[in-house]
Amino acid sequence: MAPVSPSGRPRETASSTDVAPPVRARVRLSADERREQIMTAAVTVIADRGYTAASATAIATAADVAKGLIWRYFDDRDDLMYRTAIHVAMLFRDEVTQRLDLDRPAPDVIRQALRHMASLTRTHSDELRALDQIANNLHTADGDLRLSVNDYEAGYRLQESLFARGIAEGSLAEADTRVMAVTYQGAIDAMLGYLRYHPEVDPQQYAATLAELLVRGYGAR
Amino acid sequence: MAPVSPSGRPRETASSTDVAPPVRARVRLSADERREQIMTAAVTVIADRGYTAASATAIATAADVAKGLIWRYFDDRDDLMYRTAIHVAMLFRDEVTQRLDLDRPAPDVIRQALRHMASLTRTHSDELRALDQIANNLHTADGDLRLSVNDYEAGYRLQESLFARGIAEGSLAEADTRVMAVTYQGAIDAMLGYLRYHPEVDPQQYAATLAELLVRGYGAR
Amino acid sequence: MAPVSPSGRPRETASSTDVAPPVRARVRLSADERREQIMTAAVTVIADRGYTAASATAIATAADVAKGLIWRYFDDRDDLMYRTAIHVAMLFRDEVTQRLDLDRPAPDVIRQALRHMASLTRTHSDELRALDQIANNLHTADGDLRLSVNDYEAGYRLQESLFARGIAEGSLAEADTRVMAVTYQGAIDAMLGYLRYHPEVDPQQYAATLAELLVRGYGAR
Amino acid sequence: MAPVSPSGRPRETASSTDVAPPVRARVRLSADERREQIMTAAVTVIADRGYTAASATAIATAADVAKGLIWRYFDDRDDLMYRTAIHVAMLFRDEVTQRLDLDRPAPDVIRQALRHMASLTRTHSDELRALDQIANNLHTADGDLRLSVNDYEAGYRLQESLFARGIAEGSLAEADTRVMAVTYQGAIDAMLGYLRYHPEVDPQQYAATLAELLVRGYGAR
DNA sequence: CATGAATGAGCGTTCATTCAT
DNA sequence: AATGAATGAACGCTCATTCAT
Repeated sequence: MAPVSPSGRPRETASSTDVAPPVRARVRLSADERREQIMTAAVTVIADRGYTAASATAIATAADVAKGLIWRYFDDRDDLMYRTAIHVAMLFRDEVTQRLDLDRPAPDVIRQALRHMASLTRTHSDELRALDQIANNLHTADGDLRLSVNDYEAGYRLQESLFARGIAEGSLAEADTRVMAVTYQGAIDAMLGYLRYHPEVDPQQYAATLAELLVRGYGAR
Repeated sequence: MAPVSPSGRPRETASSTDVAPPVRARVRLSADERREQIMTAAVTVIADRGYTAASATAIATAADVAKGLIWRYFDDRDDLMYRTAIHVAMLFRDEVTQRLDLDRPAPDVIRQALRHMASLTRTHSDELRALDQIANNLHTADGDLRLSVNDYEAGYRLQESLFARGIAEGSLAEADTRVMAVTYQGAIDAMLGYLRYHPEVDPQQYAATLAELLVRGYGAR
Repeated sequence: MAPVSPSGRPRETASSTDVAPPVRARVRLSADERREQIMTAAVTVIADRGYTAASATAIATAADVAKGLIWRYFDDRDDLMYRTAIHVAMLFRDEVTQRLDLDRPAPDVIRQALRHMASLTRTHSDELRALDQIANNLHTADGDLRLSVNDYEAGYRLQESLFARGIAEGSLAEADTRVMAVTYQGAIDAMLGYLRYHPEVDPQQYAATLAELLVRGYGAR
Repeated sequence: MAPVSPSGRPRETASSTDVAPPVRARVRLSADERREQIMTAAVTVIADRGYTAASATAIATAADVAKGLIWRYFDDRDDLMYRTAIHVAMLFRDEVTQRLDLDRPAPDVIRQALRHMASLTRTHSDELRALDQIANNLHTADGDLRLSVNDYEAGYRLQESLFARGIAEGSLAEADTRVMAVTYQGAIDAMLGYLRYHPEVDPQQYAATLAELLVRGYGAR
């Protein structure tokens, strides 16, 4: 746990010396468009300044939207965070799934998937960080994390079944697919964190090295 | 990132005897005992309800101590969090280090270490979660995480050098020790999270399975 | 120093209708009106209970406004105090300056000015005391008084130059204008304090007596 | 009012990085000695850091005395402040009275008194500032200043009667002795504040100039 | 529907005061 | 009598949420 995680980023640190609220357009958007607009701003703010600092005010400002509008489209701050996480998780699932050739042998699919995940650190780093932040900070009233396995594991669940197929087709050694899947996830998380923290490292190379480590560990033949 | 993390536990969901605790015992403890008491309460509250919800009020209440006492023993909330993390990290290092027979071949040491880490989920689950939370949430003024690699990776750094030795002695295959170490850490994090979330799973069995997966992936002979 | 200063006034010694103000009107005002409202409340509270006791809570309560509103219109408590002082000082400058006929001989101007200052104790006693309190209590971070000579002496500085003119035109005797000015200021402060503390005394009569004392001391011919 | 008062002073700004409470002697003193010790420390702390910053903790530390001891010898912080002010005021009365030759004509006594007061700014500046601070900040529960005229005007009351004598003996012109006394006090306060703020000015010279200004104003012959 | 001023609960922190030693 | 650890009320301030416009 507490795995050597990444840190903040400068970007527009914005000295927050608000000069003037220079009139706003008062555009009318559809509910979905508004929600998307706000969630996108949320991702940016969370990625930039972290979960705690992502106040409703900051998000509304980033979205260039009146503060009160948030409560028209989301029940409360937690709801906004939850929906944003789901939104990002689904986006990732689509992103990765669509680029995968699931007809290849399991080890090859694993290699492909890791490559795609690694490239996400360069194309969707905000989304990755935001998702990480929300998952680690959004709690239910009784203290449990709200985004547990059940919620977005589904997004990557296909890999789990992948291991079963690999074993069945003989391309992977017999083993507890649960442990395989959890370790797979953990290796990816560690990679993402490491790559974020080390921009000088080549993601593709890391992914390739990790892929060989894993498929060998999975007993690929 | 956002590694499908575990969630909290019920424990004492705050019974609703909230009428009035009008007096308190006024016990006098040594500075070290008080600090320990407060840090222990901090661990509990953080583990139960997360970093953000672990307000000074909540921690003082959990410690059954006047709120103001916290500032007699800690500079501020951040100091309390930092010291608590260090406290737990040192405890872990002692715990794990002392039980390791570093003279055995690298693969055996890995197997031992994983077994010990796994058992921590049953003996020190609060400490694990608290350390994770603090490491992921305690920032310096300029936005960086305060507990970075440097601070507590040291506790597990011996494993990193372990890979180098394993390669040198021929018990592990040649590979990027950085990737090996990051993946090792990620696999452990994932295991800890999973075990915390699945109390029905046998930690020793999980650890054994994971150990074989990893040492095979590391090219053990 | 510590000049036998006046004391407070009864006014509304807080009636004990302190059960519950469960709702509030929620009026919307312009920024300037709100600031004015809050500063006015600040003046009242400071005059009544002193600088230290003029907590944000007390001021908000006196203004019949939510506590948090203060920080929408002022950076912090110090900013509120500073702006309130400036506000009052400018009000006084306008008040006094506009009524002065500066073309008259210096002794006559002094007589006029003292009369006007004396009448302020009856028309603006709260403002006088509040300004006094703020000037004596508002410090910068390094411990200096924030409202020093420079800030509001300017309001009365015209009197200083007045002495020089008086000497030049021969209506006042040659003397150290610094001592004259400091004494003038001190005499006024003492008068204001005395009149505040002695409502039965006629301000105009006191002012007339003092004026003769001073102009004679200044060597008026 | 708000008489452009002096500001703080550096002296031992003390970074307050408390290293260690290196044991204390646990000496037993008489009640009066203890009270004196604490009040002396109070004067120093108030003069150095101002009334508000003169916390009980700071005073106890400066007195090298346990915090709790304060409440054995004073009812509460206000009582300590009040007694300290009285203590200083009486000290001043003795100081000034004893050096005065009251048999001289009134104008001469005034000249002498001013000279003595002015020299106090160099010999007792801490006491002057502390007295000023307490007088301006110590309030009763209902908001009035606790140290009003009655409390320490007595210390200087002899000057008041002095004016009457001067008028009787023909050395001063007939006038309202009340106004004369108040102005006298105000002129002294202003002088003290000015001298404190301007260490480069020669107190004796200032006092001499002021004395001539005043005795002329009082109609001295 | 959109805006942002207003609200109030809660937080971190300080400090006068109490009291076990 | 003296000490200083422990208490708890109050403070300045932030921010999610409401609601008049």
